[in-house]
Order: sequence, then C-alpha cells, then structure tokens
Amino acid sequence: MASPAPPPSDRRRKSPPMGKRRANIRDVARESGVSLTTVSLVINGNDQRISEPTRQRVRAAIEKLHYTPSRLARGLPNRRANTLAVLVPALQHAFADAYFGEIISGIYESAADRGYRILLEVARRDYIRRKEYLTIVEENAVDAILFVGATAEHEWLEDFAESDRPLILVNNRLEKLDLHHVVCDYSGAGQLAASYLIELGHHRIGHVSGPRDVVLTSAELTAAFVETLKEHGVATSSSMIVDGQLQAETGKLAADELLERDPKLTAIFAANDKMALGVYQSLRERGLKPGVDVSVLGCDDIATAPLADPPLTTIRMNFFDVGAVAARQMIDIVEKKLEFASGQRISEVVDVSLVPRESCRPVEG
Amino acid sequence: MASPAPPPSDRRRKSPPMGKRRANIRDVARESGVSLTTVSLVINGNDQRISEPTRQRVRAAIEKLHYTPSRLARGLPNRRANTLAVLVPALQHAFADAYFGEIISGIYESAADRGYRILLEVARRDYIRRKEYLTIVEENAVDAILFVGATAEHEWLEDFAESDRPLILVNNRLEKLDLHHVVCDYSGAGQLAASYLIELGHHRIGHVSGPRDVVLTSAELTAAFVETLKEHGVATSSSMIVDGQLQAETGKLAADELLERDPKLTAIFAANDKMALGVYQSLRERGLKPGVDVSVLGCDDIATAPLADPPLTTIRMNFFDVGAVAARQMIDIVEKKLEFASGQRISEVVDVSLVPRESCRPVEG
DNA sequence: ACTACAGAGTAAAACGCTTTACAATTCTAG
DNA sequence: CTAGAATTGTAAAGCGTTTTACTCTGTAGT
Repeated sequence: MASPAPPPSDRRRKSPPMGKRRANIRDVARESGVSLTTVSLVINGNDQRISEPTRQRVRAAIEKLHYTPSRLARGLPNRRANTLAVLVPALQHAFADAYFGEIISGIYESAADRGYRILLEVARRDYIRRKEYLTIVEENAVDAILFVGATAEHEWLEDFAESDRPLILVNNRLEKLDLHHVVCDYSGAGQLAASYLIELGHHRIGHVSGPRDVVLTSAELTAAFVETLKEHGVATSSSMIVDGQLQAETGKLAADELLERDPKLTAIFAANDKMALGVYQSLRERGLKPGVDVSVLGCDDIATAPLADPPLTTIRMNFFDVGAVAARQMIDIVEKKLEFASGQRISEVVDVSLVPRESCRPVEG
Repeated sequence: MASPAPPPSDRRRKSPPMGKRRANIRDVARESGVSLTTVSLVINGNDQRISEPTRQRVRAAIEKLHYTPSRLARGLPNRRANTLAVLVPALQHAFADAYFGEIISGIYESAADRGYRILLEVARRDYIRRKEYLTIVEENAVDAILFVGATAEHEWLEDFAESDRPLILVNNRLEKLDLHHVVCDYSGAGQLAASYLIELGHHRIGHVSGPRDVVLTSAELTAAFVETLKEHGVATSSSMIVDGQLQAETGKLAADELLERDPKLTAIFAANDKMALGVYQSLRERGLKPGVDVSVLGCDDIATAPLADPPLTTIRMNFFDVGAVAARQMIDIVEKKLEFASGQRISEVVDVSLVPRESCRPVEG
C-alpha cells in the first residue's frame, strides 16, 4: 500500500519567516552545496578531513549569509556553555569593591581571549541554601565556577572538595578543603615586608593583620612576616600584632591599639592598603606624621595608594593576573587540555613585588 | 510487507549512562506517568489546563529525581536565554569602579528576582568593531543589553536607535539617539542643589560640572542648577562654571580655577562626590577649611562621602535603584509584558534627595 | 584482479526542552 | 439522547548544533 506522502507539515508555530530570519547552519550548507556536517566541521576547524577548496566555499557562504552559530544550540549536544561563572560572596555591593573589580577584570580578559563569557553570580543565603552553585553547572549554564571571596566560613564549598566539579578559588585557599586555587604569594609578601623594614633599620614594628582565623592567606602573610623578622633577629611578640577586618576603620582601630601598647613604634605593616590608610588616620589624630614619624607599609597597591598623602609604600599584588590565571586554568580543565588525576588540584602562585613610595623611611640615627 | 522493527539504535555516542545521569524532563514524565508536554506545562505554570492532582504528581516526581530544567535546552525552542548582558565601556578596570559596581548590584538584584542571569561584557575596541553587541542578541546568548557608561562618543549605539533591538541605557541618555533609558533625576538634583545653597544664604557660588559635551545628564544637572539660581535672583555667569572629568584630580583643578576667578566664593557645588573631594584638596592647599570657609556640596553619595573630613553634604543618587529599574523594564519588554509601539521608548526617572552632613553651612553674616 | 586503505564527505541520532494542533473524555444544554 | 462545549491531556515538530558511524571514491600494494 502506497502510503500517501505526508501532508506538508503545517504545524509551524510561527507564521512563515517573512522577515529575514537569522541564517542557521542549514542555510550555510545549502548555500555552499555541502552537508550540515561539513559546515560544522569547518566551523570548528579541528577536523583535518575537509579539503581546502571545500573550506573556502563554506567560509564564503558563511560570510555571505552573515552566519553566526547559536551559542545556545552549540552547547546542547556537548553540554558546554562556553561560559564561566564568577561567584562572589553577598557582601554589601561586592561589585563596587576595587579588589573584586580588579580580579573580575582579569578573569574577563582571559575568558574573552578564549571565547568564553562571564556570568555573574552572588552567593546570597538563598543561593546557597538551594545549592544553585551546583545547579548552574549541572544545567550547563556554565562550565566552571570561579569563586572570589572565599573564607573558612563558606562551608558549602565542601560540595566541591571530594569531587571533580569545576570550581576554583581565586586569591584564596582553605585549610580544611582541598580545592583548586590561584593566589598571590602572601608568604613572599610577608618576607618582603619584613626584610624591607629591617633594611631601613626598623626594629620596633607593629603589624595590622587580616582576619587570620577565616582567611588563610592573611594567616600566611602574618606568619611569614613574623618568621622573617625573627630570622633577622628582631624580637617579636604577639602583642605587636592586632587583627583587622581589611576595612579602613578597622585599620585605624588596630593602629590605635598598637600605638597604645608601644608608643615608640617606628613602623607599621598593614595587611592591606585600606587598613594602611586607616593607620594614617590614627597617626594623624595623635599628631604624628605618617612616613615621617612612623613608617607605614601597605599591601595590595590599590588605585588610591599613590594618591594618598604621603604616597603609600606597599607590596604590589597583581589581582588582575590572579584572575587571569585562574580563568585560564579552569578553561584548560573544561576543555580537557589539562588532564588531572581525580583529586589533583591546581595551585598556582602569582609573584608580588615591593613598590617603594614615600611612606617608609630609614629609621633615624 | 511487514517492515522489520528498526534495530535498537546502537549509535549512542556515549556508553550507556552508567553513573547517574542528570534527570531530564523525560525521566520526570516517565516517573509521574504523564506526557512530556504535561511536565513542561507544569514547570512553566502558566497553563491552566493541568489539573491539581496531576500537578502534584509531577511536582513529586521532580522533587524525587532532583530535576532541574536545562537552561540551554530551554532557550532553544523559544530562542530565549533568560540572561541579560551588562555592557560597560572599556575603561581601565571598569568593574573596580564603585559607580558601576552599585549599578550592577541593582541590576543583579532585579534580574535574580525574575530568574534572569547576568552576563558581563566589555565594549572593547574589538568588541565594537566586530559588532559583538549585535551577535550576542542574535545568537540568543542574551535577551537584552543594559549599557552602563554611555556617552555621546559611543556612536555604534546608533545600531539600536531605529530598531527594536533590546538595549537600554542605564543612567545615561543621548541627545542624538532615541534609546530606552533610566536615569537619576539630574535636573531635580540641580534644582535641589541650587535651592539648598540659596537657603543657606549663599550667593557667590561656584560649580564644577561634568563633561557636558558628551554626557547629557551632566549638561542637565548644570542647566537646572544655573536656571534655579537665576530664578532665585542669584546672578550667574559662565565663568563660575568649570568642567571636570568626574575624577578627583579634575575636581581639584577645577576648584583651583574657580577660586582664582573669585576668591570670595562661599560655596562650591561639584557634579559628583569624587570631584567634591578634589575640591576639598584645593581648599586645604589654600589654607581654607572645607565646610567652614567654603561650603562644598557633592552629588552621588558614594560610600566614602560620610567618611570624608568633614563628612560631605551631597545629593543622593540611587544608582542601585537605577540599575534595578532598568533591569525590570527590559525583562518586561523581553517577556512582552510591555507592549510597545515600535519606536516608543522607556524613559524612567529615579528620584534624588539631599543628604545634609557637615560640609555645607549657612553663610556668615 | 582483489583487498586495504586513505581521503573526503555525509546521514542521522542526540542534546532537552516548548508549544501547537489535535484527541479523548466528561459535562451541559436543548 | 445528542450536539456541542469544556476539560484534561498527548503526539510530534521544531529549535540549531555536534559527533559518530557510516559511504563512496580512487589509489596503492600484493
């Protein structure tokens, strides 16, 4: 029985595309007289079997039709989105912070170079509770997560610890959880700070540290600083160290404390520039001139450091690079360019350097 | 002729999913004993015809299987990505700027509420040249573009002017191009500034404006300020106005100029807080106390305004809200909740308010 | 002459969903 | 009773790719 040809499908959900519809891969195939497959192979370039003439023709057609592949459709078959998630903690307006901003800029740079997009995510309470961070990778909205402001308090990170779920910590490490990470050389920074200050002749030195209990890199910085002082025979005691919370106000408070404990301090090393600026405040309130009466050394080299009065001597942390490296590494993993024994972790360290300006002087006589 | 049943397709490109594959809509359908369609309709909720009992069953199955729809697949049929692009100009580390940060936070907030994601894009030269801004919407990577730092110099925006391509200007408007936009009430701010200063008895007033030639809102602010002064019978001359570039240094320079032209100025209104802080510098260098000898009024209310010395009186611009409103509007458009006559444009204005602190005092005598 | 094989290309399945047009069943009204 | 309407559901087309497993030439080796 000759089955009748099926009636032309009239079930299009749209009226026939009157206006010029966007060209798709099929159009290109038709235009260049080859198969769908061939076009796809040409686009993705990695397959050697298509001959040069054919390639040419396909490319011509692509050009002519202004064809661009659909990202959406592209991701479907191999479940890849060509997108990276940048996850930040739910701080008050995290995006408005220069620290995050610089890292994100670095991430963006690398990602753009490799044809990846950046999706912004904020780890709000709700977000964590519903484990959205898992969802986004499971539903293939993103290929990997770059988490920027990790601390020991982010316990949900354990969901990534014993798995090969693609997450990397940007400029943070965790003591308890073994995760991919890229960090600035905080130990190196601590050493640098100590040797510089000693070189200038200081030996009564105070230190405003970061929140060492939850931020491992802060702990490292301080440990290396203290260790190096010791190595150079500078007496250290824990009373010379006061923890701050990385904000200017806490830097000021910490300096107040420090100067009360030892009014003859000749130098203060702050774990970041914002706190160093807080230290400036504290000194001024006491009628002391930063950089003259007391040397102040910062860390990070934020944009406003050179604009301070006096310009802040500091240790340059290349946050931009940290972001860039982290993104590159994750992309390598996603694209399987980096094969890992399951459980093996990325652990890159980015160099730091000292930027001498005017807030540190040799100790007098 | 009985055609033999087609052999079970053996062409799976993966070995049979041994490990637990992620559940898809088909699994849910099977589990709850209904059709694919039904599940889809339940998920999307908008269709009334599915009965409550069926809904229950489907939801139970979804729960049980930990099912989450794939964003990728979801976007394909109706060509929607549930994603908004935030486009920023290629300034040096734009993301590190508090202004952008606050707007982005607002955008994020609205978008998250409506189930939309945020894609970050930087309008680098290359990006513009290759018209990527068109590509991303054409290839359905995003549903709409929110452009944050527009100026008259961004000529490529004309690609959106006479079309219904979904782009909105966030906190900017353009004179030449008719585009969707949401802005703070810069005219209102200008009025507010003028009346406040007059109320305090000032009539020798200087003004550091923004780059009026390329930023329309800066022009509006200044125009309204001048106009209101005039209305109150305060003589104005163009020599009282100096353009700055919105950065602290240019604010200082402008103030230098202003104070040279009229050393008896009793108040200065700066078009943004950063420049106001620059004005502080200029005053201090002359041995004048900001807020005492010369009142200083800012605009924006950035995070550091209350921390300045003296705390800066300013006009609060709710950038967060501007971002939030812009995102909401675009989502409405994308989802066709807002039907527009082609060519009709969104034009929302967000209120501003005066925040009195200590940098403005009544004029003496 | 006959297998082997490389080279160039293709058919078709699969990815996971949305939505339209239709089907089956039950209800309502005449 | 029965025609029609309402209710609840379903089949299947379609979205735009990637990729696997083939096919078809022609050439080389034996």
